[in-house]
Amino acid sequence: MAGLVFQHQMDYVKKGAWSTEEDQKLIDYIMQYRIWNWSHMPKFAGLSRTGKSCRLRWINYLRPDLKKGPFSIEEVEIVIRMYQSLGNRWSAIAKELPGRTDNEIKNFYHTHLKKHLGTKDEVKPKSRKKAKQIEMSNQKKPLITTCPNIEGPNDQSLDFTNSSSSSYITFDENYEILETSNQENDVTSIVNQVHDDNIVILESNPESSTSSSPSSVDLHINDFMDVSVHSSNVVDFWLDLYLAADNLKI
DNA sequence: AACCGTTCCAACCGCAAACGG
DNA sequence: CCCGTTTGCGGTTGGAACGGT
Repeated sequence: MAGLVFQHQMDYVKKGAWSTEEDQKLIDYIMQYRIWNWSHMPKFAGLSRTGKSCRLRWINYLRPDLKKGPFSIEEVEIVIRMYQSLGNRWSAIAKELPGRTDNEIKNFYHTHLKKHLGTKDEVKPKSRKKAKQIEMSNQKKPLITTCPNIEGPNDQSLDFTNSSSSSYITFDENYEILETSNQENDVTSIVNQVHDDNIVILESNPESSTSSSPSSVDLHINDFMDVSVHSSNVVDFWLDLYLAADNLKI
């Protein structure tokens, strides 16, 4: 009896993917009787599901006001902007995006943005065991990423455009500066040295930066990919980076 | 065609907050 | 205030789909 879990002695709950029949039962029931109690409603609707499963299915997939399809540029911008200010408060971010669910935004972040945005996750320890796990995970190597003109919590500000040579900078997860360099570095060797897919190396390129576009920077992704990014603030920068990366499928 | 690794997302789980008697 | 129940949240995972060899 795969996928069935006995809840009490007599009844069982189905788990796993929802069938179209189950979807229709849930839709029909809610359309007729509205949502009154998630935990009691499944048996009245003829569903062998937990209330929790029904709620999730409705909120994340069946609700008629859900927006389907890929995120628009405006939506991506909001996600990035909100994530910069709120961190992993997905439900709060979802409130700014009508028709999108917290789960959808969370998935979108993990699949499309995480490697570029780094992490701002605020993990709240729920137990001593959990706190210990967090402590251990924090001992891992720091996030390394770079961004032009970024202002971190300590008002550290970077300006790549005034540099006369290739530059890079590494941050930890709190945007504390770990290391800077203005030398002509072999960027590839830095990437290989750290073995971290999340690395983004930014290099200023004075030749390509004109006076009318002072915040233009060239993004060196690897030996085969270079992208120009023209952004004056961090949100626009990450948005441009997301779009560039998406185009290049990195 | 078969296999294998990767990506993506629907759905799960545990926990905490909110609710109500 | 207490305590049991319900709802909501965020992290995690199973597996389908896809791409490469």
